[in-house]
Amino acid sequence: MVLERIHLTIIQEVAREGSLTAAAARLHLTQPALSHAIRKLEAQLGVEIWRREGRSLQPTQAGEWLLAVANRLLPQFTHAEDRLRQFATGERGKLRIGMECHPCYQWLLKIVAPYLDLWPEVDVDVRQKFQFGGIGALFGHEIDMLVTPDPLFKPGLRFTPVFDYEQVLAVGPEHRLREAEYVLPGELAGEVLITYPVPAERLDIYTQFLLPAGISPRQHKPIETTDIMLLMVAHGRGVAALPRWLVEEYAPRFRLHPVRLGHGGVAKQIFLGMRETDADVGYMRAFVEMAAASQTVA
Amino acid sequence: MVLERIHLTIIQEVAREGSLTAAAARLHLTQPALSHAIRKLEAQLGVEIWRREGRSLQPTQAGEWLLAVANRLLPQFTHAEDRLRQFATGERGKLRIGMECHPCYQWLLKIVAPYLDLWPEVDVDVRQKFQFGGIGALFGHEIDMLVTPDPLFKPGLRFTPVFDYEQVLAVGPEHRLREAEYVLPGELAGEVLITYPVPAERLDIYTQFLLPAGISPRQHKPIETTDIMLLMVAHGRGVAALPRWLVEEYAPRFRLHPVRLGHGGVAKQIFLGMRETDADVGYMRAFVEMAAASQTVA
DNA sequence: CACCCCCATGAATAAAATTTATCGTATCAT
DNA sequence: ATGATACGATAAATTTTATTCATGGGGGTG
Repeated sequence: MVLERIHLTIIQEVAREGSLTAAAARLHLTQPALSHAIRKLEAQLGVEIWRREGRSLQPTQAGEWLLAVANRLLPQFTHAEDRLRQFATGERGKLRIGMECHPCYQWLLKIVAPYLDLWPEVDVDVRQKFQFGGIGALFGHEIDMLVTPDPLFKPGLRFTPVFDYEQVLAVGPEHRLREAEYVLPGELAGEVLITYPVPAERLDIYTQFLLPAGISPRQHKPIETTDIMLLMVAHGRGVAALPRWLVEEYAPRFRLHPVRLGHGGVAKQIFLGMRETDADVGYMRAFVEMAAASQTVA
Repeated sequence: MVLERIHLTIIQEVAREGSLTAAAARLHLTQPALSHAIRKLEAQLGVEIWRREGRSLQPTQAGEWLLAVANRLLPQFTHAEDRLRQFATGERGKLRIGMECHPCYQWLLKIVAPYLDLWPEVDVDVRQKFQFGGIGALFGHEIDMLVTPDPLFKPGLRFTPVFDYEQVLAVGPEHRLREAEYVLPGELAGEVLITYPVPAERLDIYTQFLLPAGISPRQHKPIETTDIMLLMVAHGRGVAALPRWLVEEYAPRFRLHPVRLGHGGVAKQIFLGMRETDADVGYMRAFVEMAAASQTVA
């Protein structure tokens, strides 16, 4: 029992602030308090955590590694405390939702809005970046629910399909394909393809459309935000693969045209994933049920 | 900062021992020490952790949940301490290997034996049961390396194929199929199938052979250990799907016969999985390299 | 070179955890 | 019933631990 929560806190805060003194201030402690605490830890483990170089602290390899541990474990402590206080006050909590599906954000907002009204005691937090991917974030208790098009049916996780949609090609008002019934892979060989900045193997337009046909677009432009992406498409700077409902929603404003991908189109499903141990948490069930119900309404 | 490591330790130990007094003894503390610690925590969070029923403690919902947190976080603390001490002594460590592949155990032993000689400062631990599956155990830092036939190419994980083999049907010396060149799914409809006790979707004989043909065996017997399984097969109590190399290794002792599954046979690969953050740990690299090299030798 | 900033150290002090001692109560055998 | 026993709660005493205060050393910097 040598390594304690306080040590992790100190290490994290020093990494954040850059100095013991600054970290001490943020933790409402004095500088010697931290100095003593860490030196005791170093003595007990026989490891240096920082190398004292001049007046600044350079983390050693062990220090770097311990920082990673701190970043992983500390949020779990604070979340555990929150969750325990929730037990005191009945059904109240925080639902941490992770997103692995850029355009789903619009859809998610439509679910979250009425959910917040129905569950006034539940806070919702949405996160998008995960060091170990969405699945890793679920297993690592970084998030409680995952919105993803790639479910993983593994022990310990539960995925529920909540939304079917068709992935289409969005083209601008001057585009030669704007009235086409469908588009074939070869017809994209000369196009500029705009996508979200994720690896190609996570993009359906590649995995389900271009790659099987052995086609590459003329150019590939990654864009972060949906609005800018659609703006680019509307102004003839390229084409993008997006959900049909999203293209149709933006069509009046941006003058976009959806074109089916291939003869049969590309069908997609969005899943909500959660840990099985959370299966009986009331406000989490409710979210999945609301999301699933939105399907029939929409 | 109300929830501390000691609280988790107490909760875990009380759940293990069933009483405060017994837990106190194991922790080299007195009973009032634990009593005070937990009551303070309860006061600070406003939650009851145990309901005092007579002379025994019944965990509340919050208590149950906190126990799960303890079981998840405490091993990470002890492992972090171990790992930090390793930094002090150079290349020394503990390699926690998880197995999702029953018959691989024999193969693993052949890798571990020379590895222990080459890396005398590294301890190896092998585990087989995981609440959230092998992938979850990797993400949750329960294990450092996973032996599995089902890799998952997700950000944060790295899988390396280390072993190709053919899955065959093992039959006994009196079996009608013992000299057959191959067996078709329909021919197993009247057989007793012996497998390891895992869900059918994790058994290749189902997913790659029986299910596609819509066939079910006459009976399905789960058996834990390879030796007993082979004994059952050798004595005509059923058939089992196993790696060819394993069947051939046991053949002289048990008088077993391998039969190819289908015309083309069922090809399998074993992968070693690890977290990308561990990619540059010397003794872990070395293990993967040794495992991959064993392929060419065997 | 003087000043500032930052960390280390040791002693003093404040805070905390732990023990000791004791009580109340449920359980069980007789 | 009832006494023995096991268990947890509690309060006060004590020990241990954490934190602060006061101070010193050293490396940058104007």
